[in-house]
Amino acid sequence: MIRTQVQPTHVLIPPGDHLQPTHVSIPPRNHQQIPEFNLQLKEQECLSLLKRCKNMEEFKQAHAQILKCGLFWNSFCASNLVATCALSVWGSMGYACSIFHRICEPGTFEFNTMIRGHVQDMNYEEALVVYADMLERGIEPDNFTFPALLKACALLRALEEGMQIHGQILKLRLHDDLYVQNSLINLYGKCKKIESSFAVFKNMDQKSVSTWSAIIAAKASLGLWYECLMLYGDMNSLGFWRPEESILVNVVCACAHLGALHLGKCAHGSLLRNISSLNVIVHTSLINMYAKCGAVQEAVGLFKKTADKNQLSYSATISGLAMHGRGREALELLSEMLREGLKPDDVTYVGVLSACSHCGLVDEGLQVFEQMKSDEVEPTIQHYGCMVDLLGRAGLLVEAYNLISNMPMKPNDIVWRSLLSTCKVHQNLEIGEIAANELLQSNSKNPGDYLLLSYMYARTRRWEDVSRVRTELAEKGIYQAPGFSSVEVQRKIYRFFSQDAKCPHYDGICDMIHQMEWQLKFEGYVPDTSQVLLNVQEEEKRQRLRGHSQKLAIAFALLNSSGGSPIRITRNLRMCSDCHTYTKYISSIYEREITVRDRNRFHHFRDGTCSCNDFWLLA
DNA sequence: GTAGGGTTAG
Repeated sequence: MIRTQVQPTHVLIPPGDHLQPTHVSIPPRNHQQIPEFNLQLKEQECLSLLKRCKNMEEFKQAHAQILKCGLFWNSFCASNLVATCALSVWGSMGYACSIFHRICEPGTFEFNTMIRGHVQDMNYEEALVVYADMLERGIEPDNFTFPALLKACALLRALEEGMQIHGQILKLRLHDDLYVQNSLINLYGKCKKIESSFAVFKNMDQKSVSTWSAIIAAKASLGLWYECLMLYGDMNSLGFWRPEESILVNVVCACAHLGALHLGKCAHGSLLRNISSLNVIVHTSLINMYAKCGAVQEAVGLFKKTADKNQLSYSATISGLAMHGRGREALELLSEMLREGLKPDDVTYVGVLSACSHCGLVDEGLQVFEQMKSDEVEPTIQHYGCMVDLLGRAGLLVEAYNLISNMPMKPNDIVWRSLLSTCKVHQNLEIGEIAANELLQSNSKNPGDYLLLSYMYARTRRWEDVSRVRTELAEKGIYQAPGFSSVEVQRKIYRFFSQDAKCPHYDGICDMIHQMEWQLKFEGYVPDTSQVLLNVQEEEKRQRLRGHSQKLAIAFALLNSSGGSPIRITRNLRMCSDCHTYTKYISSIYEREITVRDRNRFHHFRDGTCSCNDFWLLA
C-alpha cells in the first residue's frame, strides 16, 4: 500500500515510507526479474516519491533511493527521474543532463524531455543540439518533440533550421497535429515570414483559440494592425470566443496603434465582464491604448487602479504623459517610482527624457540624464536622440552638436535629422549644413532631409544651393509614399491620403474645404506657403495645400459628425506648420475641440490655441 | 507531456 500522508518538510522519507529494498534481495539489472504486480507497485511508489519533491535537496534523496533499489534500470522510473529534474521549477538542467547520459537507451520521451527542459531553461541552442543527437541515434521524433523544438527556433529567430524541421514534420506526416501547426505559425511569425505563417493557418482543418492567438500575434509583431483586428473579427464570428487575455492584449495594442478608441473600449469591456481581476500586463496594455488614443485621463485613472504596479506600468504611463505634453507629471511619476523602490530601465528614461523635451524642461532633462548614468543605466543612442532634441528645441544648438560629437557611439541618421530639424526652427544654417551633409553623404533615402536643407537655403536666398540640393533629390529619384490622416467618425476609422482625388465623398469634402477657406480668410489666415513648394504657381500651390490629408480628414469629420462633439484625428503622418495654423483657426471658427495624434505626439486644439509648444517659433 | 503576452525618442 502506498502511503500518501503529508510528511514533515525536513524529513523527506520517514522510516517505513521509503522504498524497501528488502523486498528485492539483489538490486535487479532488469525489471523482468521482478514479478509484474510488484513492479507496477514499485513504479507507482517511485512516481509518488518524485512528485513529493519540493527542491533539489529532496530530489537528490529520492534519486539516491531509486538508485539504491535498482529502479534506475527501469525505464519508467528513469524517465520520470529525468523529467522531474529537467522540468520542475526548482530543477537543474545540469543535473538532469548527468542523469540523462546514464540512461542506456534513451527513447523519444527522454529526448523530448531534454529538449523541453533546455527550452524552459532558455538554453535554445542546446535544445537543437539534443535534437541533432536524437536524429543521429536514429530515435524518431513524435508530435511532442516539435512544439518545444519549434519554440527554440522561434526564439532564436532560426528560420533556416525551422524550415528544415518543417520539412521533417511533413516527412513524418505530423503536419496535421494542432500543436505542431500552432508552433509553426508562431515560428514563422517570430521570423517575420508572415506568408508562411498564414499558409499554415489557412490549411488547418481545425483551429483552437491558440491558433488564433498565434496568427494574431504574428500579424501584430509585424505591425499589421488592421489585419489583426480583421482576424479578431473573423475569430469572433466563427464562434471562437473565450475570454483570452493574451489575444485581447494584442487587440488592444492594435487599437492603440490605429487610434481606435471605441474598439479599444469594447475590448476593455469584454475583459472586465469575463475576467475577475486583470493582471498587470493587461492593465499596462490598456494604459498604453488609452494614452495613444488620446484619452490620457483614462490612462492615468487605470494606472492608479493597477494593484501591483511594476516598472512596465510606470514606463507606459510616463510615456503616455510625455505624448500629451504633461512633463511635470511624468517627472513626478519617476520620483514616485524611485520611492517605491522600482528600478527605471532604459525605456522608462526614454519616456522621461522625451517628456522633458516636449515641454522644454531643459535643466530637468539634463539632471535626469545624469541621474540615469548614476543609476547604472547605460544611455543608448535613443537617449542621446532625446537629449539632442531637448537641447535643439531650446535653441542650444552648439551644445546639441557637441553632444553628438562626443557620443560614445556612432551617431545615426535619426540623431542628425533631429539636429537638422531644430536647426531649421532656429534658422541656424551653419550647424544645419553640417547635419544635412552627414545625412546626404550617408545616402539618405528621406526626401525630408533634402527639403529641410533647401528650405534653409531659400530663407537666406541662396538660390544656387537650393537648386543644387533639389537637383540631387531629383537625380537620386527618392520617392516618398503619400502621407495620410485617420479620423474617427461615428465609431469608425476613415483614412485619407494626401492629394487623393479618389477618396470617398471627395467632391463634398472639397466643397467643405472651399467653404472653410472663405471663413478662414475673414479671420486673417494666410497659408504658410513659404514652407513648401518653391517654384510652383500660386493656383497650384493652393490646390496642393487643399489636398493635405489632415484637411481632408477634418472636412470629412465636420461634414459627418454632430456639432459640438470633439474631432479625433487618430493618426497623422507628420503635421506641417500650415496644417497646425489651419487647425487652430478651425477649432475657433467651428467651435470644435480637435485632437491630432502626430506620430507619438498629441496636439489638443481648442478656441484657436494648441496645447503643444512645437510650432511656437514658426508662428 | 505539448502552442500564444505589455512599454521606446525624432
